[in-house]
Amino acid sequence: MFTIATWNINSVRLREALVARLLTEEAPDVLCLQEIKSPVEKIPLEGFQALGYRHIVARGQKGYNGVAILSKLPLADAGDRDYAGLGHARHVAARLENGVTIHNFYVPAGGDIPDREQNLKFGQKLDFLTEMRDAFHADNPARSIMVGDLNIAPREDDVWNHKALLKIVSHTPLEVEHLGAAQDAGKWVDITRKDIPDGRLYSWWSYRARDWDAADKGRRLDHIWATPDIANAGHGSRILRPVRGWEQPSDHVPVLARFDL
DNA sequence: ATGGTAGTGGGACTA
Repeated sequence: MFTIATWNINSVRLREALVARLLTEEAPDVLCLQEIKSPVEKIPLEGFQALGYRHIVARGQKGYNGVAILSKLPLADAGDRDYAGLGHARHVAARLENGVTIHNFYVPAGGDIPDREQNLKFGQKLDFLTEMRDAFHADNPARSIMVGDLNIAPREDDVWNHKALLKIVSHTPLEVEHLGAAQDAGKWVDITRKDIPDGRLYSWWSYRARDWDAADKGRRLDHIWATPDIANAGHGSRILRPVRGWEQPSDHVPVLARFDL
């Protein structure tokens, strides 16, 4: 049995103490971080190692993006891909000793205008998702878990107001369709929704809201998927809403699952 | 319809 968490940390150096608090309070075996905004050599590893997280596989860059997998269990680096040729650190994979492969993704946010003719970033987001689809189709993943900030809330109950967000990047039908194609290509099962099928679920609340908790205008942008051969081992999914209320928080909160393997 | 906040790095860009 092992537990896995995913969290867009929005600067791992600024929020080193928050990461340490999560590792102390929840002690997931594996923590996948996105938006570390740091080169690999500047990730503050010493404190994490002192808490038992001695294994790391990461890809970083200065100032933007960046993904890291911290683990109490031994990890082998399983490579990365430059989806859509952006040259960004948005994907890394690692393998556990039990043969489970973990993919950690940070899908581009896609800018504000949901039209690739008017907004280059939106086109890049769609291209990134299309290349994810093609890679999953070619690789036919098995015994795999994929987590990350996918920057799309696919279901009506993954957003605070479905109708109001249909033209808002992160919930447009075109993005949902692209994400669904990537999910289908790898036969991925949404573990969070397998465990918690009903009701609204959010993992992100904008910094721009005056009172995020009272307004509760959230979206479920952070996901944990697994291939069908191990999906029924996934249990106990949680989204740690209170973390959004920690001091100087990320705008995302951790999403967790347990795998009885 | 608009603008609201946050991080990096000390601009303007990204989210």
